Amino acid sequence: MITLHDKKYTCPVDVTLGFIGGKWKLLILSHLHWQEQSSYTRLKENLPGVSEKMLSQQLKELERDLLITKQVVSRKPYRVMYSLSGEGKSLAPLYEFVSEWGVRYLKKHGIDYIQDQHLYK
Amino acid sequence: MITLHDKKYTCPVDVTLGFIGGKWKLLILSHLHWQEQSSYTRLKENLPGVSEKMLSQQLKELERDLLITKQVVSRKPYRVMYSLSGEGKSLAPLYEFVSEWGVRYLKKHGIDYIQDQHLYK
DNA sequence: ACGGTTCCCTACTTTTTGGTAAGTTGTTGC
DNA sequence: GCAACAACTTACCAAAAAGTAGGGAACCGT
Repeated sequence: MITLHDKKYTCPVDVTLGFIGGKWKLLILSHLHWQEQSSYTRLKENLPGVSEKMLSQQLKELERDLLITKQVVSRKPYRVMYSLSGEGKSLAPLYEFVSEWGVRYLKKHGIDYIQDQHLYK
Repeated sequence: MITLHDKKYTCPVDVTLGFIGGKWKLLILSHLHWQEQSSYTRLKENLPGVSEKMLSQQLKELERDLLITKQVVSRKPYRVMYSLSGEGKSLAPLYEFVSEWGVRYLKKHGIDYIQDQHLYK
């Protein structure tokens, strides 16, 4: 058993899941992977179904865990940009693989995702 | 929006998450990845903290989703073996990557997982 | 015949997660 | 001055996921 930040993990896989688990995190991260950077509103528009509560909550956790970076672009009109940090980018193979696996699965089942979707590359 | 088996997905990443999401699935799958095959009891022993309810529930779903295979090894004394199916094996890079990322994270934070853990290679 | 083991299932409760809806601050544009 | 927009926060509620605790069938060894 591994103890980290007061939580218990059974193995390295479990540790990683602690960072990217949850309904929206991998979605947010891979969005930022394809888009490089994104504002709060853009993120919201590109993650169909996410509520603002969930979005800001998950963004806060991802920032706390150092997977993403939030930069305040301007203060007078308060504008913000989210992007992957170095740590977040180190998960890039995962975003790619998970996405490609999904695409392959859909193809195998005769669904052409390109026609239906509207965000990922 | 992608519809598959009466559920809605926003993108390919979401589709993949539909199969491997949840607290125990990736743990079960990667266990089977390292161990090749495992009995119910062995699985239980090697996933610290899993309840029998969760274990059999998740195994059932993984089998339904064709990621694992259950073979009845003997009937007189009822014995069973779980292993990855072809589909399950196609996720192998993911098990490897997620595990290695966890190991790297732990090392970076000065935790030597080999001493603490008891299952993954 | 009895305890132990394997391989589960089920009802119930708790915890966690997620959703709704509204409010807030500070802008810009008209 | 007022609506609109960006970037949130908060309180409250519902749903989903997970945990607890027990049962149960079939076998095996002694």
